[in-house]
Amino acid sequence: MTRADVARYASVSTAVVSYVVNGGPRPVAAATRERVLGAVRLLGYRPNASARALRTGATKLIGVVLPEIANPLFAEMALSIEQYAGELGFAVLVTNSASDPTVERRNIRNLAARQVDGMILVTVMGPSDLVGLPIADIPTVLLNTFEETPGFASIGIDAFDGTYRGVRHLIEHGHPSVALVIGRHSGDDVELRERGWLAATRDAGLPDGPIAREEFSRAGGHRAGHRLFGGLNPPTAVFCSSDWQAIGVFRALYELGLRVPEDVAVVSFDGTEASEYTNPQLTVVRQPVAAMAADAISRVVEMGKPNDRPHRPDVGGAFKVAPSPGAQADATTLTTSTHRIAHTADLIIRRSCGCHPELASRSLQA
Amino acid sequence: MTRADVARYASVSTAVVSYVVNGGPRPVAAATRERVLGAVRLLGYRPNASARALRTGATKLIGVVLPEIANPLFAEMALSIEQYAGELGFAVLVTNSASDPTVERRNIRNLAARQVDGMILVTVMGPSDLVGLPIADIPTVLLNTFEETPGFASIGIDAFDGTYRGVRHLIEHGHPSVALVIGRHSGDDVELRERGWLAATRDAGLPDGPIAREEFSRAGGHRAGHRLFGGLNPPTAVFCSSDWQAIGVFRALYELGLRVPEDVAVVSFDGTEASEYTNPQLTVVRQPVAAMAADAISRVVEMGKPNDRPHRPDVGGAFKVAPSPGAQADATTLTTSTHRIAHTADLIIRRSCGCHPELASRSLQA
DNA sequence: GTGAAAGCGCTAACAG
DNA sequence: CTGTTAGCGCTTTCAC
Repeated sequence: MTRADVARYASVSTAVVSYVVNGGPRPVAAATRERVLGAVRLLGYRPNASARALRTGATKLIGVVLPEIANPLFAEMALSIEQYAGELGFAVLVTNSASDPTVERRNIRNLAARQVDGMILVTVMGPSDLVGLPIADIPTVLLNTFEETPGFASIGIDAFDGTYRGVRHLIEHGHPSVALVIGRHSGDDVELRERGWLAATRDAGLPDGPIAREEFSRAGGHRAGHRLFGGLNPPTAVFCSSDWQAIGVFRALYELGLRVPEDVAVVSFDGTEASEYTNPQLTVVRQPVAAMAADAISRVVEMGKPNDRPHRPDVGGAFKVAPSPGAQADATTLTTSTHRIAHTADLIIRRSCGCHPELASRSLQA
Repeated sequence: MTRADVARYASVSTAVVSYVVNGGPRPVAAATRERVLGAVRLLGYRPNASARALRTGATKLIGVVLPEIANPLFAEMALSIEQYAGELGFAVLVTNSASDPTVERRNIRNLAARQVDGMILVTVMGPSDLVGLPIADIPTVLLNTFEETPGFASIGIDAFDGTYRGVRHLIEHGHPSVALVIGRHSGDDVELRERGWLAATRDAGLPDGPIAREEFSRAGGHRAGHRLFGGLNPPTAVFCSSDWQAIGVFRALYELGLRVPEDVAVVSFDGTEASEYTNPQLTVVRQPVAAMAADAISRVVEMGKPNDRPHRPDVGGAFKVAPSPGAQADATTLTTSTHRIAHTADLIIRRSCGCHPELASRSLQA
C-alpha cells in the first residue's frame, strides 16, 4: 500500500495525495480531497514514516537517556516528557543507562544513529565526558543538572537552596544535628546538596551530622539507614537526597524499631508521588518535574527549528508551562548555548518531619 | 556526511562502503576495508537509519503500549523489554495509555504509522476492540493477558491459580474471611482473579469476604482500604490484586491505626521490587516479569522474520529465558496464531501475611 | 573484489 | 488547482 496506489485509485497524482495527507503545502479542491480520503480509507493506506523522514530530514523522534527508569523521579520525568512531546507531534525513544557511563554513552550513540531530532539527557557523567560524543549536530538538553554546563543547554533545580531549606526545616524542629543520606558518585549534585546541608547546619550553629554515601536507590537508602541508625545514640533527624533513598531509610528504621517522626524526623528531596505513600507521608523538597520536562521538550524542539524565521507569532503560545524567569534564549545562538533554566524546589510539609505529631503517631495509639 | 562522501574520500564505490559498514553481504579486501573505516572515522560518518529503513523495510523499532508506566509492574516490564530488545538490536518506542482505551488506540495507530517492526501491547481493551486497528500486518503480541485471545499471540500468567494460592495462604493462617481489592474495569483478569479468590474461599468452606473494586493504582488501593477497613468489625485479611494497590491499602491501614500483620494480614499480586519496601514487606504472588518480557520480545522478533527459512539451527539458543512448556509455535502460521504462553506465578512469603509474627511486629516493641 | 545503477516511498519545486 | 519529476541515503543485483 503506497502513495502511488492511492493516487492511482483516486485518479490523481501522488503530489495531490501528499497535499491531502499533510494538509498542505498546496490547497486541494474539496471534491478531490474527498476522493483521496476515500481511497486512503478503502485501501487502508498508512504513510511510510521512514520515507518521509528520509525526504524531510526529520524523524520526529526525540531520544531520552535516563539513569534509572525505576526511580520514580525519572519515571515521572519520562512520563511528562512523553506527554509533552506527543502534544508537539514527537515520539520518544527512552533508554536506560542503569547509571553506567559506558551504557549511557552507548545509548547516546544509538540514538544519534537513529537520527533523533533531539535528545534529552539525564546524565550521570560530567559534562567533559559528553564532548567526545557524536552529537554536536543534534539539539540536546541536559535535564536534572545542578549547575551551568559549558556547551550545553541545561535544566535543573537549585540543589543547594533546596537542600538548605529542607535541612533548615528539620533544624527548626530543634534537633541537635541532622544526618545526610546522599549519592556516592562525585558530581555537582552531590557536592551542592552536601554544601547546602552543611551550610544550613553551620548557619544554625550546629555540629556537622553524620553522612552516609550510598547509591540513589531504595537499596542504597536501606543500607544508609542501617549504618546511620543501627548504632548507639542514633541521630534524631535525617535529610535524604531522594525519595527513593528515603523509602529505603524508612524500611531500615522500621526494621530497627524506630518510629517516624517520633524517634527520627525525615525530610527528602524530589517529592514524587511515592513520597505520599510512605507511612507516615514524607515531608519533601519537591522538584517541579512536569515543568522541567516541558521546558526540556520545548527547548529541544525550539533548537531543532531552522534559525531563519523572522516571526512565528503564535508558536510560543502552545506551551502550557511557562519557563522560569530568565528562560528567554537568544534564538541565533540557541543550538550551542550554555544557557541554563533553574527551577526552584518547594518545601512541602507532610508528616515525616514531625510538624503534626498528633496525626503522625496515630497508628501507635490503636 | 553521507555514504557517497565516504566513498569519494576512500576512492571506492558506495557499494563497498555498504559492505564494510554492514559487514556484508559481499567480502571486501582488508586494505580497502581499512581505507573505508579510516574515512568513516575521519569524516565522522553516521549511517542514516531512515534511509536504511526505507530501503530494507525494517525500522528495527518495537512499539510498546503500556497502561501506566508509574505502576512498578509495568515499569519493570518496560525495563526488561528494553533490555532484551536492545540485545537483539531493536530500540523500543514506549507509549502510555493511562489505561484509557481511546489513548491506547491512538498510541497503537501512531506506532503503526511509524512502521514499527513489531508491537507489544499491554492492553486494557478487550480483544474485540483490537480488531478494527490497522495492525494486521504488524507482528503483535499481547502481554499481561489472562486468557487465550483469538487472533493474537499472548503472554501472561494464570491469574486464577495465582490468586487462588495467595488467598489460600491467607486462609491457612486461620482468618474467618478474606477481603479482596481488585480492579474495576471488566476484563478477563478481573474476572479470573475474582473467581480464584472465590474458589479458594469456598473450597475452604468460608463465607465470601467483602470486595472493593477500585482502579489499579495506589490511590485506588487507598480508597479501597478505607472502605474495607474503616467500619466496625473490619476483615482480618485482604488479598490485593497488585502491589500498587497494596501500597495504597497499607497507607489506609496506617491512617486507621491498624497494624500489619497483627490486625490485618495482606498478600498481593505482582511481587515487584516495590513489595520489598513496604513496612512490613509484602508476601506476594510474584509474576516472572523478566521472563514474560523476554518471551514477548523473542516472539515478536520471530514473527517478524520471513517464513521461508528451512533451518535456523542456532537462533533459539540465544534466548536466555526458556519459554514455558507448550511454547513451541508453528512457524508457518505464527504471525496470525492465537497461541498463548502461560507463565506461573510463585508465592513468596515475607512478612505481611503473618508467617513471622515475632519479626513483623518488631517496630511496635521499640 | 569492486563498481554502476535501480529504486524503496515520500516531498516539494516547478510547470502547467 | 493538479501533474511531473528529481532526488533524500541506502542496499543489492548484476556486471565486470
